[in-house]
Amino acid sequence: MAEAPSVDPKAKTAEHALTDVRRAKAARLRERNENPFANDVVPRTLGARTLDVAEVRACAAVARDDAGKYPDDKVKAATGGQTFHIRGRIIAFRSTGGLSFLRLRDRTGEIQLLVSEAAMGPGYASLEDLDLGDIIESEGTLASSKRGELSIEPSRIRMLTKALRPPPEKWHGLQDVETRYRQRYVDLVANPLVAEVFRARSYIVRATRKILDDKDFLEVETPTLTPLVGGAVARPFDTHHNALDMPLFMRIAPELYLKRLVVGGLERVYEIGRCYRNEGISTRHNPEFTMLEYYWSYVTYKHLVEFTEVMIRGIDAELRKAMPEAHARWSSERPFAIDEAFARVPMAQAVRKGLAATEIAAFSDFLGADRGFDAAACSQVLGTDFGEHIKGWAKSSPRAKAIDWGNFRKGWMKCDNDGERLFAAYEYLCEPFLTDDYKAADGKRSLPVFVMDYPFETSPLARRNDTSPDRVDRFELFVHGRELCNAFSELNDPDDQAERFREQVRKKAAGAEETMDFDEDYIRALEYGMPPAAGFGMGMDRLTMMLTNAPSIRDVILFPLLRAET
RNA sequence: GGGCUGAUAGCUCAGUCGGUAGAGCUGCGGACUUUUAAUCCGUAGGUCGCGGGUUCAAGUCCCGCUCGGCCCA
Repeated sequence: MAEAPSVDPKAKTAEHALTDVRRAKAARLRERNENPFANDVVPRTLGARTLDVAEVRACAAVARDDAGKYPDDKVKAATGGQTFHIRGRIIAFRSTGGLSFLRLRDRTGEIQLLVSEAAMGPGYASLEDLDLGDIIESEGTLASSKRGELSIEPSRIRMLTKALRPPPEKWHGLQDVETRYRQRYVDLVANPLVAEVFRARSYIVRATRKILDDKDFLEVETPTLTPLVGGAVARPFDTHHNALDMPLFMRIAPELYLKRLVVGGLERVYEIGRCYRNEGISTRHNPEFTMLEYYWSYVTYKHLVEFTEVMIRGIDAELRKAMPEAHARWSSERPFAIDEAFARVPMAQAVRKGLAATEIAAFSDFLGADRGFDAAACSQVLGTDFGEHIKGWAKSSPRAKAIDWGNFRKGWMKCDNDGERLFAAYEYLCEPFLTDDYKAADGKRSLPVFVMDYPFETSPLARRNDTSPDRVDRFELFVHGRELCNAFSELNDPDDQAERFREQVRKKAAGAEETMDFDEDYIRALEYGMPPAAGFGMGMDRLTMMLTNAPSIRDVILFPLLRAET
């Protein structure tokens, strides 16, 4: 037997002491002519079937009794002594002397190795060089432990990759949030529920593709490096191309390129891709995020309202199919309902409702009158500066008290027109209360709500409503108070679009940071004729958050942006 | 940018009124052929985030900074 690894604990930090022990074990393997970082893996060893853990379990499924145990005689009868070969990471290691229990994990599951001196012979001694976290391969027959746990009884174990660092604490896993984000590789190993969310994310994206592909959409890829800023209202990242000596922006949205493709006759296109916005970081915002946008010719936003419900339910159904157990857990905890028809409310009506809910007496005459409620009416009822009224208004009701009047007024005063004012009123009077105001049939869960018919001033790429030209045919979907989708019938009149761009440029000149550039080429494209179409955008990160109950966007982005490690 | 809050062993966490730095897991040595966070005995492991200050004495009190988290903008 080799000597114990010698480590001088005084010479190095405790961290080094831990890795040095493992390096010493790797060295002993090398002395035995074994490679602690083996590369000669083969899909099958002599006489053994190489299987994933889930496949091995499937082979023994008939031996499983009602209590989930595997009687040893039944396991042996089911597998006839055939040899299985598996690979995975050691995630638990218990030894009782001549018998050791290892737990191995691969991407499909976990299985116990029941390692006995009897079956392993002299090779049993080499268990000394195995540590938690090592990646090994093993072959042996299927058996059952005394407690009825399905196990592989190995005749051979071989190191494939020596782990020089130990895994985090076995019971609590890795808890430190900062380390979890910075060292996601450890997080994924130590916290299986984290890995589960990212598996869900993959299924969600896959389901989204499937639903659009089935509708004969074409998946395309458009530039993420762009000479102009467009497609959304946000601050971009600046960059530069050296060879062309050309300033560039990271795209904030793929919209204008996708619509060029609609001009080009592709008619139904979508892209699932990274977008970049140079803005704050929060539980709902990461500077880079993944957006789905699709454009559908010969339909209007009204069609997309219907399709959005179908799509979200369809994605959720695919997720349930792929991960039934996790899905049951997530869906039972959801504070919102997606199984019944979503609410629909025009923005102006939402504001009218929001004002009514404040129970502010000054609005009662106005709200009682049987008249429409458009952007101009909204301005009229609130006046130009309601600062002096705030104190009184806030006392009217609990709802009125909950309104952020100070910031509402600040935003209100900055508005240039009635449309922007309507939007501001919506933002402060309605949006924070959507979760309370729209409830599912059970009266508990919130109901997703489509807020429809936005003021045209806040939507520079959307088509005006034919009967109310101060509105655009647009909706946003809010699920439990969080914005998930944004969609509208596309503006395809090049002259109207050019005027909207000019307005954006005027705003930029006046100091606004979040504006679009005038995109001459896009206007030229529209001049060739874009069919009537409706377009849709959805944050895939937020969709994943919603379906997996993740409280922060960092829980659904593998490597969220953090400050440099010091 | 503002408010609140956190950083102590590789990991998870204690640390009282300011008075010698603690536990569990991991590691190492030993016992053990049916474990399930195995158990038992022994043992090692610390720039208490960084920098100042107060004090006879600071993980603890004060100030500044760094990196996080939550909320707000």
